[in-house]
Amino acid sequence: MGASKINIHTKNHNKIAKIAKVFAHPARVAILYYISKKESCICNDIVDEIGLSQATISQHLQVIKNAGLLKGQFKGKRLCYCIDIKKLNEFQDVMNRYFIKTQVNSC
Amino acid sequence: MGASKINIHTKNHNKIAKIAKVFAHPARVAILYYISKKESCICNDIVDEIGLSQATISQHLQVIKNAGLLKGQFKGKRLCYCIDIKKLNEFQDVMNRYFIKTQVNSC
DNA sequence: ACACATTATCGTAATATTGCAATATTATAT
DNA sequence: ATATAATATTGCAATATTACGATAATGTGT
Repeated sequence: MGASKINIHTKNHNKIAKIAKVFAHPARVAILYYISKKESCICNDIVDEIGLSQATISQHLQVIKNAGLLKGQFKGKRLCYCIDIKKLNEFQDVMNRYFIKTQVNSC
Repeated sequence: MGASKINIHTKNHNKIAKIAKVFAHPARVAILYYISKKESCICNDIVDEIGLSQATISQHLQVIKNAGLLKGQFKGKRLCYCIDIKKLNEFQDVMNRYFIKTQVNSC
């Protein structure tokens, strides 16, 4: 065994876990933060900033992108990523609803 | 190599990743939800409820406990876990602060 | 102290994630 | 069309996570 048994859990719980996974690595946390700080963002800049190889950064960007958190456009020669605020807010809502629900019967 | 390079990131970003990791597995999401629903919680009940082995549930509980989210007491013969609301709220705040910060320059 | 029930830990196997070098792809500008 | 720069993908190695059976440890009640 060893693989996650995602099929035994509810849709909502799997969704929460999926969202949390995006933020479960400091590199991705840092990348998202960096993108949010720059008006137009370029991958090579991130490589310099974060201190991981271009390949690794690109991989992390894919994870973030697959979660639907990024919109990308080419601006001149370079790729400009920006954070999809709608998706980010949705993520925040999902997490907060879970946090609030989980507060019942706490101590 | 393959191991996470946590040393190259900021303290705050590592903290966020650590918190998110707790919720990054559906079993842990489900366990926390279950504990919050029951007034007094017993591990064996969780095993029946979630559908994973006792050893696996115990492992997940350790992860949640190590994050500081659980308080445990013995009630009669059985261990009663409850969610530490203070810690949970702290986690929620950390995540929300990050969400809010990350909304700058989004699109 | 002893039996019983519950929870934790150990050992092991399978899968997933992380990271990088090398290579391929893509887009822009000339 | 070609050269150039930026980004994505591939292949591989190392580490981490997930899961479970077996066993150990812990606490309760008699």
